[in-house]
Amino acid sequence: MTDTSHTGPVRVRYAPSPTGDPHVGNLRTALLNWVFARRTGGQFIVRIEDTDRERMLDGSLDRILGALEWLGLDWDEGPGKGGPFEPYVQSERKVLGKYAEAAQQLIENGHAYKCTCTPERLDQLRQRQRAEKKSTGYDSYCRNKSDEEREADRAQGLATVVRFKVPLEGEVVFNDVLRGPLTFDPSLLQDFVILKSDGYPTYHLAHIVDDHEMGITHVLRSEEWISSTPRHVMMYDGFGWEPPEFVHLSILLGPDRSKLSKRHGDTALLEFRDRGFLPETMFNFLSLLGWSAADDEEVMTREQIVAKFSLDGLNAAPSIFDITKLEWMNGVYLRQLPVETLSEMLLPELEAPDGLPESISRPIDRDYLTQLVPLVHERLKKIDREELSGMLAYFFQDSIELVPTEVVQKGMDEAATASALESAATALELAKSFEAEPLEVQFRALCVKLDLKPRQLFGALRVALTARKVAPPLFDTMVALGRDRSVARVRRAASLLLHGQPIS
RNA sequence: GCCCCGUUGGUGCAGCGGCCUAGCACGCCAGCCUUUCAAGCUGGAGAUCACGGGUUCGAAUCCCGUACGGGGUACCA
Repeated sequence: MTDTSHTGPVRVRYAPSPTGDPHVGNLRTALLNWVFARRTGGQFIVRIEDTDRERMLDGSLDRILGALEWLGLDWDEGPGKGGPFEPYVQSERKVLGKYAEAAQQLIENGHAYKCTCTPERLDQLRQRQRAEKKSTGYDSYCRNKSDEEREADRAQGLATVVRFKVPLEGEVVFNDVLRGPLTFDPSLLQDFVILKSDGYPTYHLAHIVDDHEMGITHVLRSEEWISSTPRHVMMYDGFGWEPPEFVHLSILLGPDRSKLSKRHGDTALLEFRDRGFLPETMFNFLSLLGWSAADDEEVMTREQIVAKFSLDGLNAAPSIFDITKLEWMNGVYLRQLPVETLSEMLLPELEAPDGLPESISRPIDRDYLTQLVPLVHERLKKIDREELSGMLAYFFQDSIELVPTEVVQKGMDEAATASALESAATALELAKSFEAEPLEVQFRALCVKLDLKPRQLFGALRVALTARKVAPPLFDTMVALGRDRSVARVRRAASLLLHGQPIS
């Protein structure tokens, strides 16, 4: 059994590339690293791996850091924070010569060599290998060049990369904390590039140099890295460094069981924020993908997750990102929010141009909103402007548009409904105490008097008051609407049924 | 093609050789509550633990093979 019971302080890192929007799979990796660091009292480091200059995307870095902050994953060292191993951005570390020096060191101790093969040649090589159904990969053409040949290359000023010299025989073994010992045959690997012709290191070189220098103890990264880990292990050997512990996390899959990607719709973490999911939800939910607490609890605070975290709880099988459960969990967190907090959150959403209808003037009344929030609180799954607007607009509007047929309830006709509504309007006008409970008592009595079922009277009233078949509890709605508007709406509905149009 | 990882109800997980007539959560269905919808409560359906061989007194749990899924195979990370 693999030892997974690390409790001493660890140094772990999240090392994103600023090549796009940070997506949920990515952040889940970050989150697990963070939790592990917090659990052990260690450090969580953020390092930016911007060595692929071609794929860099403007704004990506900001969004990555923004996503970390939104989730509450604070870093102990990294961009904007500094630390003993500054800088934490690889392009800046490159300027310092760190990677070129490391590559040079490997050349000097015989573990790497310069290669001048052109991309065209490599392309042709690959095509030929494919045509012959052989496995593709570099043929080590430059590996055994003589000193004279190398000198000639240099004199010509050919574009040069540095390749790692993969041992021709033996085997590479490393221990994966989750999966146990993994064995690879190096002869199947090719002499891979560690320093590109533009002077930037590849991921392989850069992350090893940095992980080593920064004292990283555990590498928690996604499963897709398993196949390149033997390269990394060989490099640690080449440098004579001790490799860290490897923990290859399962990847996230879409509902179609392929690797979760943009094709599956919204996968960018910040889109979940924009769609009304709470950071608490995302944190909790993401932590549960591929990990579980020993006690089977699922709804947990950040602190509880940290307290319960153990590498033992990690699952090596890939998990599918299930939005239905996410929505359920968001509802749980939404319901836990104090009314005032939720109200503050809802305010800007409702005031947004695509929130409440334009006809409703802004700003909306804060206190009134706070009064309304309890009516919709437990019905929310996420903070969705359209949904919210539908649930709340009629509280802010002077008049609502009724569909007469919706007012008429089962077992009633238009005339009966209109007359019942008239009685109700009068009752509302005369009600001594305009509060939910007394109103309910009074209206139940009215049902008896009119020989109607509560379902019938209340249903008609609900539509009359809100223009919706589904709405919050009726008498709370009346109270929130106030006596005048309630009476007016009920009267108007009655009139509409009777005359086909309201008499104003 | 080759290499590697994985496989427990629709989904997320538990299970670490006997406590498993496989447990929990989401979802689904039904009932209760009830003025609608939610929420809540109660109950239910749903898994021959991918399949086939072994090992063992005993296997979802260990080993091998097959199938399926996924990942990798770049001067991308």
